[in-house]
Amino acid sequence: MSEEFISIGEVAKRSGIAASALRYYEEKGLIAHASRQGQTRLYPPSITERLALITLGQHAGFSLDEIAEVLTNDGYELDRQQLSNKAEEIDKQIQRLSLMRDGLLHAANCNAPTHAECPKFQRILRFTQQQKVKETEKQLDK
Amino acid sequence: MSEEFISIGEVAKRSGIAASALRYYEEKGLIAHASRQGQTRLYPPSITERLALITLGQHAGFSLDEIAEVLTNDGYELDRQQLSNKAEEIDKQIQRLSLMRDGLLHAANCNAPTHAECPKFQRILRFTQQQKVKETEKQLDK
DNA sequence: GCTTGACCTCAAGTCGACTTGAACCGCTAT
DNA sequence: ATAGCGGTTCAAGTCGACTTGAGGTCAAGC
Repeated sequence: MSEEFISIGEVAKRSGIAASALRYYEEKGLIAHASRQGQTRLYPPSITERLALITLGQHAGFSLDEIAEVLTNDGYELDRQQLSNKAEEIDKQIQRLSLMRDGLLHAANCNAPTHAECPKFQRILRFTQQQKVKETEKQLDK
Repeated sequence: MSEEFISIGEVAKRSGIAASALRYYEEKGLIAHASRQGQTRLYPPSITERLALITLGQHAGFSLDEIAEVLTNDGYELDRQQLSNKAEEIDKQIQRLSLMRDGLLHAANCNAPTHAECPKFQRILRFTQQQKVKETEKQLDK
């Protein structure tokens, strides 16, 4: 039925991830060292699932290191607690983005002569600024 | 009553943006060349509004170049058409993130023995993968 | 038998958004 | 008058996630 092993090129085609990136992932420990036939790497077709998981994480805004933390080494099981934490982080980001989107839409339609005079937009700007200042202070604390 | 001009250090403190970053923004054309007193840059306190706008854009996931496109050179007026476009982009990103969040939460709670066997999670993974492959094909087209 | 194409390794380069370092200037407080 | 602070310039360094390039191996097809 389905092939037992596929080449790195085939994995690249199926996953949409460049071969060079796959080698990089291996080096980083995100995927297991592939079995070899001579020099050539051979992958089980199921590798694509783990790769999809990695891509998922990246789209969600996590670094490869963070993804590595969440992905256990064997198979592709996950730490459930970690997952909820990450989900919460994403939720916060969604909140932020929603604010931005509303701000932009409002700015696009608001007919105050300049945004300088639109109180709603001003509120958003002030909020943004406060966040930034707080963030910076946190950095200093360390 | 309020001061006419403030130093770069004061701007940094108020905006939460490092002085070095402010000089970088000037070089990039994101903020006007500050007026000088001798060598020293002097800013009108209102600069903080433009800076908040820049920070807002960054949080929304835009590069400095993209932000520069949207921000007109004078004052801090904006191109309204551009704004709606960006708002739409953000909305798409929110959709993506929502998908991820739901996926993660589901994975955290789902009691299929491994995520390999959870059809909902599988659907999300497949979707992620297809997106990635499409993206890659687009790259090749150019 | 020779080219072609897919694979390999290892080192170096890239990009964006800054930061850091060295070397210097000018004010003011001791 | 000198130390210290905050400003200045310019070049170089950093970080993450890869990509690119040089140089080499191996099997398949003409």
